[in-house]
Amino acid sequence: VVSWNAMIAGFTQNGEGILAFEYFEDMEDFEIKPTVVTFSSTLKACSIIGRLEVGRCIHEKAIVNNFQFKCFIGSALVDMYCKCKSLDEACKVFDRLFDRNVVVWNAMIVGYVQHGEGVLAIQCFSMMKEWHVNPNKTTFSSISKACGIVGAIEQGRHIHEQIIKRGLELQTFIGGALVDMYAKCGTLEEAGKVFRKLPNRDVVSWNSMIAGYSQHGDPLQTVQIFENMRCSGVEPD
RNA sequence: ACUCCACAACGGUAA
Repeated sequence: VVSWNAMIAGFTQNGEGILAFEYFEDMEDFEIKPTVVTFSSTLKACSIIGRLEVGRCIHEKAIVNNFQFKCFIGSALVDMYCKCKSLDEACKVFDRLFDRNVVVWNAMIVGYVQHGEGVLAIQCFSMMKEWHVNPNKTTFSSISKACGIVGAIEQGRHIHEQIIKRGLELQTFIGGALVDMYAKCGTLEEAGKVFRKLPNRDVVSWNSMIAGYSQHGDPLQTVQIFENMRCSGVEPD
């Protein structure tokens, strides 16, 4: 069963949801008893495929095996329902989980963000703190994004402080998310301040700066940033 | 039986 799991995981990690799913089906045909690991990978395959009926079907099979309350399964289920555009079902699963680790919370927060529900994402983040679950890098990058989409600049600055306290500000994903958050809020000075501190300015953070200046700033400055980007050797996409 | 090990879930840009 470990080698079957490894095959399924290998495909999902490479974005090959359908192939992964086919291995799961073959496994059933050979009557090999799936484990928790099988289901977490297969649910991820469903997230990639994005087909709700398939995801529900795997959910039911996980229940038959009594795996539905395990953390790895819970987070995979929440993520699967979010990616299959059923925020409702994701919430249902989330509410029923009594064991909610940071990944489960993150999956829910990301789900809200992906559905444009920034306010709900921020509320979820507050609840997470009440439950004394420690946020991690994923939490911070997605909650920064939530602040950006709703223009919650004060809340965003507060998150930024927490990020600094943990020494995570200069991580590519976190710093990039902060740059984008400030850029979306139109506070370009703050965006630039974080941006200039970043040790790795990748194409994403450059793009956020360009998008921010083109929406809230001067067109000439926008072009200037683009030039700077080219000079720095980062390829525009 | 129990414990441990091998395979597993979430994140930033125009969209």
